[in-house]
Amino acid sequence: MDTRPSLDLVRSLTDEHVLRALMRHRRLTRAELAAETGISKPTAGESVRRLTERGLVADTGERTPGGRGRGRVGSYYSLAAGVGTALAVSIAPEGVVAECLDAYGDTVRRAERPARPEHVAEALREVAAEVGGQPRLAVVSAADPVDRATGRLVHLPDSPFLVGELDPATILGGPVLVDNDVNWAARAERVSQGDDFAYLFLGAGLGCAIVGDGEIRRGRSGLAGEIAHLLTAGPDGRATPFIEVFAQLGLRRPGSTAIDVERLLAAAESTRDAIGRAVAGVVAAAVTLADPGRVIVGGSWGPGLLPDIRAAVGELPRGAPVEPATVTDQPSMAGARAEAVSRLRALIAQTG
Amino acid sequence: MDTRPSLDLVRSLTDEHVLRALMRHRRLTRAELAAETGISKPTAGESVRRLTERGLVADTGERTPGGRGRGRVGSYYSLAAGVGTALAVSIAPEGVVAECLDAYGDTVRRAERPARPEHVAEALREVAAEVGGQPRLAVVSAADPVDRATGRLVHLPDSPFLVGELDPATILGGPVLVDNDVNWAARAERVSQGDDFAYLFLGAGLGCAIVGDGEIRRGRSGLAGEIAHLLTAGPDGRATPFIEVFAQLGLRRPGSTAIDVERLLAAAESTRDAIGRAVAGVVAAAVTLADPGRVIVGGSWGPGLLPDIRAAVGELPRGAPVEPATVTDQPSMAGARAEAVSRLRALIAQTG
DNA sequence: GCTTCAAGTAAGGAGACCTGACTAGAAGGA
DNA sequence: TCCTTCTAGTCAGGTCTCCTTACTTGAAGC
Repeated sequence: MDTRPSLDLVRSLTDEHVLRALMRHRRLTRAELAAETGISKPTAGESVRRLTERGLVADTGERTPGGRGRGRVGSYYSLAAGVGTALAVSIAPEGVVAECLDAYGDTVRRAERPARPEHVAEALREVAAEVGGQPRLAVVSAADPVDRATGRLVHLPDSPFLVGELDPATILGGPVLVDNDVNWAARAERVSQGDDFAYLFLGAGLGCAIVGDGEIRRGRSGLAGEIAHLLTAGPDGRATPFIEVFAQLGLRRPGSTAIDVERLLAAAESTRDAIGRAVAGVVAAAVTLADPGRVIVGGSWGPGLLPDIRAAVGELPRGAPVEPATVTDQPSMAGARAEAVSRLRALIAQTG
Repeated sequence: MDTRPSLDLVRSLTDEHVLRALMRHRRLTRAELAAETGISKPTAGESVRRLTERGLVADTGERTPGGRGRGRVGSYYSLAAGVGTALAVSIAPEGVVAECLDAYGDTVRRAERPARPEHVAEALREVAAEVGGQPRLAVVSAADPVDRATGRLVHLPDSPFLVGELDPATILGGPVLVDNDVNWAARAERVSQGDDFAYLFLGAGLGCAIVGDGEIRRGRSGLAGEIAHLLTAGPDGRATPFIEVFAQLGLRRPGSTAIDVERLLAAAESTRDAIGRAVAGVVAAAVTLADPGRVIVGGSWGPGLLPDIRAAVGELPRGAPVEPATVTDQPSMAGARAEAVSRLRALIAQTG
């Protein structure tokens, strides 16, 4: 605890309240700020003066319309243009996407580029340059396991190898937070504070995110949820690594560890049964180890096999409600975006 | 965020700093307090005056010994007797133990009572009365699964049933935090901030605690780590619930789900192999889902089978260092004690 | 009995907040 | 046209916190 109490502390807290109110409401008069934050009118005015001087807040030039009442017109203030932006980036098999976001959460600019795995680094550089504007921080979603300490993409046995060793932090510069796409997708699903759930991503790759006490739990190296080798029930009843189940069912793409989603979705009833039981084994592991309130199933084939999964989970001694994911449109980008905005806001509020 | 900035805030922060310094050092003069907290001498003196008036701090009557220098003698202050105590309670098959702790972490009084499962409620009442002294809060360790929301002991299928439905909160009164013994044992093992590890408890019962980002992760209902039904490799290679492995090996006590530890420790090499592989399956699940930096093995037979467990974990595609528990003397009581003291300190520092 | 030196205390000042009264300035109505 | 009404914003006065600096207190050493 380095919070030596002082008057500086309360002043910076006041300024933070004002900034956060402006982030929520985009523009406010001094009087509205006072009402919104609970601070007195003179203090709110003084804070606006300080923040304007520091270049964080600016008079928009707009005035309160006469329609509101008949009193004196007020001046609207909002965050200054100079408070900066954040970058949200997605690195996926489909390509690389970069979005430049402001503190209100709006996408200011966007760049996209299809990219083969071997050209991802180059594409990343290009989209970052195209979006430009010197963002203050970046949040990156990658469809690969990510080392938590370094932010580098790593290769695990039997995970579909997308990009190779890649270090987004050195490419983008500045503070960069990298995590895998499943964790970001889970963040997009999060509804309330203190939520506990497991997010099962079942697509060409297999992943899982654990949300405990409202936060994504990444583990020591950031590899929590890399469930390819989790032991579960195989088609023959033997203890089998999860990813092996699909090999035994003949559902992996030739020459790759990726799952053949089309064939899987068209599979026979008995195959779907086997998959349901294998997934239920994974759910059992998540329930016993993490005790999620519910299990959310996403990915390209997971929601499609929901009935089979639910049936098998129903057989477990302890289960959890299984639900389909609600965010289906680029869920990992949605999560990365949310995190980027929240971190940008914190940066502005705390350091200017 | 309800922290409306005000001068009250900084004053209470100052007082909190002074109280925390007294908790660390037991007794300090005003001048030492100022040096320790970084607060100026006059402010430290003023805070002591306020806290003395509120009955939280008292002049011990001791004076600085002449040996220190030749200046004026100082008066030592310490926490007043009235700041209160906390209760740490352990409910285990061996009996019920209650300890009364002060804010320095010292055990002020202690009471113990062997108790058959059906008399635990009564024994709990008795030890609490014997220790007495109206504690401000209680922390309870129970050798049973605990419902996180209510603090009640619950019964899960196949867990060795110790006490039955019991609600320590109503028996003890006041704020009561209940959790199972494995989680408390894990807390006792925690070394540094932000640690990530899994604590495998392998004794008459089976349990696991997950520590992520330095905190024990209890999950939605508090049942995270109840691993009896986790699917792992059985002796015959089939996917088998963990607890069932011991049944198949003939190592459960007749008429109970508890494991016969003596027979297990005397078992043949092939049996130890099979147990090692089953535990490795549990480790694999913990590694894939929680990614602990290390796995700590405790309980009455876990450390004894460490070589077998390590051998089997070594075969996994992804493992983690497996270490024996370092706290072996009543680890769960040690954890409960630590939590009780930390909560008591927070209570004193924040509300008086 | 004088000096030394650390503990503790005034005194004075800066800065942050608040309340309540005041000014500024536009719209509405007689 | 002029007065009233009403709201935005500011000013004045007061409280409260902390800090720095200088002073007093009181025991130990010489």
